[in-house]
Formats: sequence, C-alpha cells, structure tokens
Amino acid sequence: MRWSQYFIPTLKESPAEAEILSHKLLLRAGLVRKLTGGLYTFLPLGLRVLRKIETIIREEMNRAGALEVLMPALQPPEIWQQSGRYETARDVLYKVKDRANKEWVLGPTHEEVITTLAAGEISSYRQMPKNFYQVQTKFRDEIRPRFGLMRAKEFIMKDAYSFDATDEGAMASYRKMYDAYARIFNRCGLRNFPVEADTGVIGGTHSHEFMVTAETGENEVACCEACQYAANIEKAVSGIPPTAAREVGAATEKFATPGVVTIEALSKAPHSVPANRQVKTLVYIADSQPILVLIRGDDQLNETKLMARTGAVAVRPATPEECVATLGANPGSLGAVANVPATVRIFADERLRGANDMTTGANEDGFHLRNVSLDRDIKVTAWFDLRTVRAGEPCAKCGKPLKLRRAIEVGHVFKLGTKYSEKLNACFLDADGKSKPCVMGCYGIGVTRTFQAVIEQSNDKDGIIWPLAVAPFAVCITPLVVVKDSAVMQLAEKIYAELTTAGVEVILDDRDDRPGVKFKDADLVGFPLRLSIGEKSLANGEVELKPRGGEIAFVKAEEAVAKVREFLAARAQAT
RNA sequence: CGGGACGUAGCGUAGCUUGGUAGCGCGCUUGGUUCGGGUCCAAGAGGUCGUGAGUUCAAAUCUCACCGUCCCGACCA
Repeated sequence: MRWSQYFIPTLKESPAEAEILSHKLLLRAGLVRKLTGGLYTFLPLGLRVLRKIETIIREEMNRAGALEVLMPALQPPEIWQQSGRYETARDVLYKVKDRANKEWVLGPTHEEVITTLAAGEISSYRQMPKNFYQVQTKFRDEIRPRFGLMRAKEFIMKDAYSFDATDEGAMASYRKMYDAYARIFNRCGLRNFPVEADTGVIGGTHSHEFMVTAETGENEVACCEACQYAANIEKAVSGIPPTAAREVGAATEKFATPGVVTIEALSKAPHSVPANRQVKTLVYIADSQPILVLIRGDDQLNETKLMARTGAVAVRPATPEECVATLGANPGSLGAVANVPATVRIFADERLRGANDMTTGANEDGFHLRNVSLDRDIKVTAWFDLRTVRAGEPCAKCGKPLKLRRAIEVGHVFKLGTKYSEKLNACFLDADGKSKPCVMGCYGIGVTRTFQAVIEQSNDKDGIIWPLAVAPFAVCITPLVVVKDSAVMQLAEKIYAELTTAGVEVILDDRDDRPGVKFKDADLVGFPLRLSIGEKSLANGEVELKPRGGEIAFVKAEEAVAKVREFLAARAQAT
C-alpha cells in the first residue's frame, strides 16, 4: 500500500472528548472516528487491525472445534419474553417498531436465538457436543457509553454457545473455550489473566472473565501473588478471620447516642466503640421487597454478592423514608434486634457469625444497643458471604496477602447449565430415550474492546506500538526523498515490490513531506518495523531498520529484504 | 437516572466576569523556501459562536428551556 493513496488522517492534538490514552491514540492515529456518543466508524487502518483480531479469534475458535454461524441482529421480542430476559435485561434492549407497529429488539447477545435454533435442530445426544459461534455487531442501550470503543452502544462481539448432553460434557466444552481464550489474548499480544467471576443476569453456575491489566480498566480484581487465585472484586473472597468471640455479656443494653449516625462517629469518644465491634444494618429493596443486610462496621457490602446470594434481580438501598417505614427509625440508628417485621428477611455476613459483645442501632433515633450477641439477639434468616474484599487480606487458599488491581474485561466464559434450554425447549433424547434439556455454555469476546485494550497496554510517548500479530502493516518503508527516479526512491520501490511479493504487509510512505513529519506519523501509528532510506546512509550502501520502540540498525541495501523477513520471523516466533 | 464540567472554523483554544468589528495555534488552498524528527515566509478559504425563546438600541457574552459532549455512580464484552 502507498501511503499517498491510502487514508490515514493523523491528528497532532487529541480531541477534547478523549480522556484515556488508548482513546486518544485511536483517534490520533486515524484508526476510528466518532459518529456520535458510543458509535464509531472504523477507518481503513483501524479495520485492518480489527480484521486481524477477528482472524486470530476465528482460527482459535475453529481449532477448538467451534463452528461459525451468523445470526440475525434483529430479533423477535417473543423469545426474550420466553427466556424471561425481556424484563430482566430490558434496560439494555434497543427496541424498534416496523411499519405494522410490531416491536423488534436489536440483539445485545444471542442466547435466545441460538437456543431456539438448537430447539429445532438438536434432538439426540448423538448430535452433541456442538459449539456455534459468530462475530457480530451487538447493540446495548448503555447507560453511559465511555472511553471510545471500551463501552459503546454498538460493538463487535464474538459470541459462542456450546450444547452438551451432560454436565461433564459441558465442563469439557467450557474448558476448551477457556484454553482457546488464553491463546487468543496471548496471540493478540495482551498481558491477560483469567479471574473467577460473578454470572450476573446471564445466569449460570461457573464463570471466568479474561482480564487485561490496565489502570483505566473498569473492573477491580483481587489477585494472590503466591498462588493462582484471582477473582473479580464482585466475587472475591478472602481468608480473613471471623469476629473474635468475647465473654458473653449481659442482656442487651440501650444507651443514648444523640446525633451519632455513622460508624465513625460511634467509634469516637465518648462512645468509643471500634468499628469492628459494630453491626452495620442496611435496609435494601430487593425486587421491591425490603430486606435487612448485616455487615460488620468496618466492612463494605458487596451488592453483586447480595444479588447472587439472594437471587434478587434488582437491589437498591432503601430511601430514608423506606427505612422508617420498615424499622421505625432513620439510617444511623437502625438495627435488627427488635421491631423487625416478621416478613422482613435478615441476611448477615459470615464474618458476623457467632459475634457477640457487638453494638448496633436500637431502631429508635438517637439510641444504640450494646452487648448484642448475633446468635442470641438477632433472628438471622441466612448467613452469606456479603462483604467486599480489601487489599492485603490473606488469600483464602494460601494465606498470602491479596492485591487489588484494575483491569479491562475482554472475554467472559460461562457455564450456563439448562436455564435457557429449559425455557426455550432445547431438549434432546438421551441413550435411554429420556428427554433432557441441553447443557449450555456461552462465551463472549469483546472484539472492539480487545482492539482498544491492545493500544491501552502497548504504547509510549510517541504513539502506539502494535504487536506484530495485529499490526495494520508490519513494515513502513520511509524514503526521505520522494523525487521520482532518485536513487532513494528507486531503492524504496524495489524493496517495496520485493516485500509485497514475499507476502509482507508493507506500506510505502511516498508522501512528499519532510522526514520529521513521516517519522512522527510512523511512530504514532505504530508499525512494528520502519525501514528508512535516506541519501546519507545510502551513500554507504546502507538503509536503516528501526523496530518501533527499539534501536536503529544499519544494513546493506541489498540485504534489506532478507533482514526484514528475518526480523519479522523472529518477532512472530517470539509471540 | 442522580451529581459535576463544558459546547466558539476539521482539531486544540482565547474572548464571556464588566454586552458594542469573533481572535490565535494546528490542519487546509496557492506561491516561494527548506529537506534525517511535526521547516520558514507570504497570500488566502473556512464561523447560524450547540438550538430555541427572552432581556436590551445592541447578545458569543446576561436569563430560561431544550439538545449534545465529557467526567463521577448503577449496567456490561
């Protein structure tokens, strides 16, 4: 490709809309342009990168035995009603109407479609296992599109769905995808790692997310440095000890705490009750029912865990009015010891199990209770792990301290079980002639997000540093004189032709611009190797090879093509 | 949806407090100049100052509403 014939609108300055580095570079390097919030056009150079990532994904999916299909993006709402997600996922569903005023939805994902397909086509255990995948544009009515391609209204996703006759089969399918994902992200040049994950509204029993380490990531992950334990903060647990038991005190005792409405205030004089001897009582509305959540005073509730453990589809903190209606007191004086209506369930964090000599609100504004013993004084409906892990806590597996890191989620694998196959009737006959629902798994990769994650992880002050496997062009030839028939240009053309013939993806910067401009652009765009040809070095019969981010090497002009191929082969080998 | 910031040429911005001719840099066009890390000189083109109402003799500037963008929270690949 000749640069002058191509379209690479680089920008000297970053558009004000871009906040994070990868977003700025995406725009500056001429890879994408924004149409409007959360909607982007891929320019020719960006599309080349996108195709490379897709190719890697396809190769690895095919290698893992998955079969490519292409499903409609436009879907009938009926199958969403059947799965129950017309309600539970309604916030992200784009809905459109046709001329007859019939409603359709734009697919945010395809469990309903693929399960409908399986219901019609898979009738015997002999047809399984099967894994279908596609690379397709998804639509999600995001509350807040953000960070360029990271969170968009429309994005490209690779989604795969496995169907198995047995649970063991489903686990094997899951494992295959897990392994394929690790290969895919490694080939893309990403520093990535899998973490245990919550299953969210998709549902299911077993789940891992593939994370890319990045300060700007939207996810927080707890990792053990010593063993392999890593989990999304929404799911992470630690081996922190339970609350120390003390001498069982007398009966609970009410005491006045006028104006004291926070854990911290109560921990100070004159009351001086340390936060770890307080019980924090939270009123939540779980699927429109009030519930109580008990957490130790120095811990933070993890709402994702609350949803997962209680099975609630939506939870939110109650308003002060709702607190008064439920317990007769305002936040700051709430407790679960007395005046809790029988219909209100009480969920307590494991760390409070057996705790005594605790202090909590008295359900009377301006009063607290001391000498509270959880077993004796509170009717706990169920004990769950509900707290949020903090950095430095001991790993539950090996006891070494946990670290908290930020990361970008680029892939997610789920073992779904039979949730969708039951609802959408995807059943088969097993060897005994019994009808059973297929055991499913689903596996997503955010392709466009992966694209940006590579940039986020691979750059320097001058621009992007593309890993060879996803670079838009492997080599940029930069002649410093573009006068036709000049020795420099003749050599550039010759090397360009030879590399092209050899199947190397090469771009020839034939623009009549000053060297500085061309160097800056090549660095910004981030081609893995630059081959510069100038009059000075050519006087010695040499040209320059400069790996992006590396040192210049001078090589004989006649050896240039061989050296380039050597470099690329070594680079390809290394990844 | 709640909280915050902002909207002036393709991009980055000044001007707004204190109302009166819309300015600069980059990019773009033309001519010249230069030619190993975003040359220099000259001449140009390009603006409903987000939209709509209002106040005023007069609004980019003051008021209100709406739209949009970005940041913080809930959603997720």
